[in-house]
Amino acid sequence: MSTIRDVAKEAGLSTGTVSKALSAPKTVSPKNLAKVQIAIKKLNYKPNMLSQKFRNKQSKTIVVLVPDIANLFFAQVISGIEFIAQKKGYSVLLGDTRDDIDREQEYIKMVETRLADGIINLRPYIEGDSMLPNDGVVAVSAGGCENTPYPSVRIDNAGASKKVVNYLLSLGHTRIGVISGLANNPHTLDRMAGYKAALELAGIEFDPDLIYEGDFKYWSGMNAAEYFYQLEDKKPTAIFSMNDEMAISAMKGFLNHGLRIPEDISITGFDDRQVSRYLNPALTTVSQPAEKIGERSAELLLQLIEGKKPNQTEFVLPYDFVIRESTAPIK
Amino acid sequence: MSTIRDVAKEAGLSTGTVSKALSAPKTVSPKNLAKVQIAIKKLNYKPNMLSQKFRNKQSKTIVVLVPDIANLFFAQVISGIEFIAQKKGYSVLLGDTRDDIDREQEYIKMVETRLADGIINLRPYIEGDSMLPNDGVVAVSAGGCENTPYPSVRIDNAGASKKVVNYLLSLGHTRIGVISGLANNPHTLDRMAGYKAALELAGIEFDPDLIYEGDFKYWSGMNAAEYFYQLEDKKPTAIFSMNDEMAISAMKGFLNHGLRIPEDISITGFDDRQVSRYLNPALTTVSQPAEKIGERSAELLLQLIEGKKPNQTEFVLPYDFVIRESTAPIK
DNA sequence: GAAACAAAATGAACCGGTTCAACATATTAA
DNA sequence: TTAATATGTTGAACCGGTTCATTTTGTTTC
Repeated sequence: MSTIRDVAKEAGLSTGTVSKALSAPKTVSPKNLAKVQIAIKKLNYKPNMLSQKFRNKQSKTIVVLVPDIANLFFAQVISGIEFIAQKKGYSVLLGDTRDDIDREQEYIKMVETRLADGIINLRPYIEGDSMLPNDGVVAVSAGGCENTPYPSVRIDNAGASKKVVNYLLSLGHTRIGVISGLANNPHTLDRMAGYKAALELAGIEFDPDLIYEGDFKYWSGMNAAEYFYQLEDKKPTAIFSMNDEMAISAMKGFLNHGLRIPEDISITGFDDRQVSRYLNPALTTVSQPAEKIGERSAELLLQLIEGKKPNQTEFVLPYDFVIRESTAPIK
Repeated sequence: MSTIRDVAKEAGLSTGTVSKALSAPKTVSPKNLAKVQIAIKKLNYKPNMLSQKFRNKQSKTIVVLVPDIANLFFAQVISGIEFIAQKKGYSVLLGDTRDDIDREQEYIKMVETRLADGIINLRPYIEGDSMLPNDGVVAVSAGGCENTPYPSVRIDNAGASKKVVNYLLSLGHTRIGVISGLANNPHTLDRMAGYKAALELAGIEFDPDLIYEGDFKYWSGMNAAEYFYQLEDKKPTAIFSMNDEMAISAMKGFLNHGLRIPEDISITGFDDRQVSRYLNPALTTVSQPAEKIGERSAELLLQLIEGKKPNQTEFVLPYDFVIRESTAPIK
């Protein structure tokens, strides 16, 4: 494998000239530029970027910490991140932590050891259980929650939830079940706050029996449906699910018991997966601008890395509440 | 930021000793090992991995080329890749090409310029339209098709398709519509071959009117449903869709026209998305071991990178044909 | 043609690790 | 006790780019 010195020798020039021919061609005479190009072609020279990065002391790489890449919401956010990063000449290193704190630690160490210039964290901030923020590692939180103690890009989860529940209330529902995420999950907390706020505004008392704790995965929606079904006459007439996956499988669960949606029970989701509009019935849900969240957080991180002071370090992007077929007025 | 020389000075030792203390602690006397550890802690020393990689001439990084990371199948494959890579001390660089050949080129260049040691390509091989294989770039194809001219891990697409169509035939369907991917897509070709093979075996003539060309995305399933619906009495009684997304939206399309599934028309998918079992009706489909494909291809690539000769360079993994509710005997 | 200035080219030093031949010290064998 | 051997330590050289003070070459002016 040839080096810049080989090229210099072949072209009859110094390494400095060759280096400049590559990085700033205007500063080299046309005659020598041509010589360099010929030598490069002849030797099939490819600069060693590892050496370059080492010398320049910057990896031009960011790492994306994600709890589970096979979750479509995360995948879409990452798609947005990658788009911006590539455009700005950065690579993105994937850090699928699988909810393992040690793996998370590993990836954060990459920034400390110069393998990456910064980090975007898709795991929402949990006080006392987070490696970030961390002195000396630039980081931004994407798709997280309120009160994240470092730069972040997200939507107003509580506000969106309140809007959904208000809508269900406006349809006449008063017993509104909730399929939540794990109780200590920040998204659960924010969205639950919205639910409670809406109830309170309507003067309806909070009933803990109407809360089913899931984990944002499909199977827990099925379980939730079982739980609500056996409540019989105390059954809710509408369900507010904290993501689409659980809403989808809950619909299946109710359907299996012969309940019709939305005639017998209304259901709403959260996130607006691509599939949600093609369901039978199509799902009423909150549409998060996942790709936008990714793009904006990448832009923010790159600014931070390059030492520019952004005029804003907390972005709350607009969401969309889309009403489809899974909700109807109470009978 | 402190360097290994600072640590050496602080500990009163040579750089060589400090280096060994980190990479091979057993070869350093306990006394000096302790000195090194104290010095490291005192200076808060973190080795510069960029320097390390440069010196060792290996990036310990692989790049994953993916046409669209927001496609769940790809995301799952990547999840498997990441799992193995992390375990073996490799990082994975995400290369979302968005079907752009220039971006693809960019990423392949990373291997040539030492930024990565190898590449896993999730885009199926197309003759005359592929940057891989490429001399000096170790690569493996994951989830691709037959006749890939470099190491690959995949399922038997044609065989699986044949099995699906055979099943539909066994239910009495003889007019079986197809929702394909783009005509020149390798997956389309392989799966179409299976479809034709099954028809031929059953002595049924191939009817081009029963083929609708989609692009593997949701919206084209809707369009396919429209197309098949207006065929009226020449309508197929069963649909073989080349992926789940198009099958799902086609179901919605038929439902919108008042057709019942599977009573009026049977539908099958391909890939088995997580959501498919929770649909109404649940989708009959081929389950690809996406995560396994990722794991196996990562293992294969790492062997190749490390110069071991694998005893096999083409892996055809088993798939699963799962019969659910969207298929029924012909009326 | 010489002086003054600008533009281009040179090459040694540098980045921060790792490596290895040479050397120092500790252990075992005779 | 000495020689032979094993174990541990040293520090200069190296990887392949980039940088910049210095030198060389080219251009302009009088």
